[in-house]
Amino acid sequence: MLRLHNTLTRKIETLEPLKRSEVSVYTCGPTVYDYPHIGNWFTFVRYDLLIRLLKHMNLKPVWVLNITDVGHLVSDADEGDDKLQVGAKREGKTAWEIAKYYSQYFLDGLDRLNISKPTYTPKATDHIGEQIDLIQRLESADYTYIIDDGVYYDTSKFSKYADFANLDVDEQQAGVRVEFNPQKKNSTDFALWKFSKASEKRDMEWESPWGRGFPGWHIECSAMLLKYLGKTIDIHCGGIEHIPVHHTNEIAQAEALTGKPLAKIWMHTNHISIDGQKISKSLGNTILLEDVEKRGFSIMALRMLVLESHYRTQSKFTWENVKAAETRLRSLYNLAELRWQTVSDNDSGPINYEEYIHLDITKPLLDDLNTPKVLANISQHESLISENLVTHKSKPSFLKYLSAIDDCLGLDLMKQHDISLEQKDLIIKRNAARVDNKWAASDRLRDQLKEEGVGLRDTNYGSIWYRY
RNA sequence: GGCGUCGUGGCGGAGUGGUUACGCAGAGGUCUGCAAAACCUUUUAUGCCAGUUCAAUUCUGGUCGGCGCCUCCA
Repeated sequence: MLRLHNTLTRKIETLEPLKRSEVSVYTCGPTVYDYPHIGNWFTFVRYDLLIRLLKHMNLKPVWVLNITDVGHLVSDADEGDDKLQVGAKREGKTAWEIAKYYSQYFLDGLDRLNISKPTYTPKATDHIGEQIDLIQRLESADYTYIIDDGVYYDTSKFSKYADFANLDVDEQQAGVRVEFNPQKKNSTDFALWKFSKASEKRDMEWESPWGRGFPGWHIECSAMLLKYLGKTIDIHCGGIEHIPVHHTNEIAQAEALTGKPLAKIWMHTNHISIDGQKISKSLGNTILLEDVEKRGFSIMALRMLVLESHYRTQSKFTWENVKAAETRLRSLYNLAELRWQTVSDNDSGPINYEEYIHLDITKPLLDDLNTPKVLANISQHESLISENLVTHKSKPSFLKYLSAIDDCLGLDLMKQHDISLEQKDLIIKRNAARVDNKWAASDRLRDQLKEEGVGLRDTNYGSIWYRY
């Protein structure tokens, strides 16, 4: 069974799904006001690894990945330009246009990285009614108060507020760097509904029982989670930075109303760093998918790079290691291409692929998603498998092995096609030339294949081709 | 100030109380008509100081240092 680190208990725990064959998963999605950088993508690939593993275990994940398309405040200070508005201003468009464009870009990006399709990708703006309803229920239960700029959640009314993140609320207050609205009762209180200023007309604003305005950031996740997955879910995922604020607030909102645990397991992914610093726009070190391609690397190499570190460690991004990942990926593609070159379609080799699938892939993944270990295991057996394929007959089992890797890691090893009949013919002609010691003709044919992206290595068992 | 996390060889990055992680890069070599991203070998790795132990990179304490969060952030 799957064991995962649970932030709730700070321990590795066994997943025990609430339903027999279904696992509910909520992952905090992007705010769609700009292009996601590779750090953002790392996180979504990691969510995908969890989803893929659940499927591999024959469980049915019900996965909600929300799209935050409501602008939220750039800062908690009163000056409330929101991120969507900032994006809109920058590009001379409306907040709605910005949200639409970057939502689509994000969804396309999921495909480019071969990330599984979530069961639901609800947008915050499509659930304003549900959010208002939740706030009303919190209001009825006496968890809210109203000040000049909005409706706030009174965190002092939720006794377990500090538990999840082990917060020392008083000490936190001492170190804060921003100006709070002085009307707030507690420093940790947060907005459920923000009022539009009477003087301004926002691109995104709605009528509510408390007046014209827009929802706070945290309430959207609670509203969509409750709507699509219910009061208690199996796994709630998010970036590590959400522990003290966003997820703490989600728990406060939902559990205050339901009286039940919001999630059984909280899984948090760590960040990647560049040159020892986090990735952020203000530091000017963001890298986009397009930048990866501009440097001549494939998007799948980036996916490989994600797999090379554990989701809970703060890993380091370097171009040198994107190259290393690309090389490693290529080597696996070459291995996969041997499926077109096996001696026979029968199964009689000495390798127990079922065992490899279990020990090399499934087992380390079930142990808190240890992808580096999986890659190490695969690499360790690569030479043996490679040699076995050209000397023995084990194609059906080998195909199962490749499928297992693709299912769990999403590297698309099975995507490449066989080489063409013409190319195969060139290989036959070259070998005929070699038999006749016609080395010039032989090399000419090899060069021709090379131009078409096909390399050759001559072995005792014949010429093996591989793609560049 | 509070909370958290990490410190492994040129780079990245796992596991482990006593035996090779793994990948990339570098070096040497083998096979080959020549080649090959093929094969083999290889380079003072576990921040520092104590403690526990027959034995610690792995446990405990301390210390130094990095990073993250506490403000929107994956």
